[in-house]
Amino acid sequence: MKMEYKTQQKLLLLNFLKSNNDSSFSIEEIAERIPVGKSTIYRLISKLIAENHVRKFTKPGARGFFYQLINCDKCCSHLHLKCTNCGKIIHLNNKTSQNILSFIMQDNAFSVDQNETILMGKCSKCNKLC
Amino acid sequence: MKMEYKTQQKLLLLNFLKSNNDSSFSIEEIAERIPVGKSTIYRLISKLIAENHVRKFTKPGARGFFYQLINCDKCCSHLHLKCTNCGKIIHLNNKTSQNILSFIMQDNAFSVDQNETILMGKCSKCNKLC
DNA sequence: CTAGTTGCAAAGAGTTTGCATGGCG
DNA sequence: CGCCATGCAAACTCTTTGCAACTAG
Repeated sequence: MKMEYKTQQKLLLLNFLKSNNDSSFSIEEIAERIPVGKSTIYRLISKLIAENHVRKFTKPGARGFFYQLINCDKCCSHLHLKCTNCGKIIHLNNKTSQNILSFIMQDNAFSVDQNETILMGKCSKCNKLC
Repeated sequence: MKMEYKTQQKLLLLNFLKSNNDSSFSIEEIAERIPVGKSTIYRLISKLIAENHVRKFTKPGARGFFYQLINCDKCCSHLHLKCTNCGKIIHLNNKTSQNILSFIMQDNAFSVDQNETILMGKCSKCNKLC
């Protein structure tokens, strides 16, 4: 059986993600900000994704993937909106989220995973501009 | 100003995507099925994405991206659900979709783009199995 | 004929892996 | 001390680009 070690690199990565849990980063960007090798970051992030602590997604226009800590205490109970223009992430309120989920469950017996789902569109500001 | 040519390769790609608009493919898979060079497929697909005729997305677990024709006549008016387990895409009915969109618009003045959005979760079959 | 398009091969970018070294317990 | 984790470099995969040949109009 395997034994997990508590390493400096794990702590650095988690602290960085926690103190920036409102933003997302590419591997490149993480590597620039903490003194941890890229391959290690890839390996640690993979685990965090598997454990559902980190969300992996793409930004339209940008290459590669971006990663963001899932703040389960706060964010497990609602859906997220993302502006395709400015990138802003908006937290939908819990009640509306639950309504949407139950609609979909009733219509299709489909259970939406709130951590995996991001609704794409335009925020109020960008709507006015475009 | 630029003049667009009607080429054999464009027709091949569009015909292929149209006759398989219920499925998604990687560039690799497309190249295996039609006699068009990969770089050409990349270039044509990029245009189709920019023109909003093709949707680009990732499959959890798989590498790279997948592409699928947006059937605007049929699919502009509703949201899509995707099972993270079996990959099945479910078309939410129009009325429920519009309800969800107006909820979100009321709460946050956020206009969801139905072509860009896919709600992730588990379909009824996979829900029972897992 | 002219200008846009194609396909190849090479270059780039992002990600994974093998292996020797180093650190946790 | 033993085993897991790290970092480097090499290997891989996916995507983009330069360029000569080709083709639609």
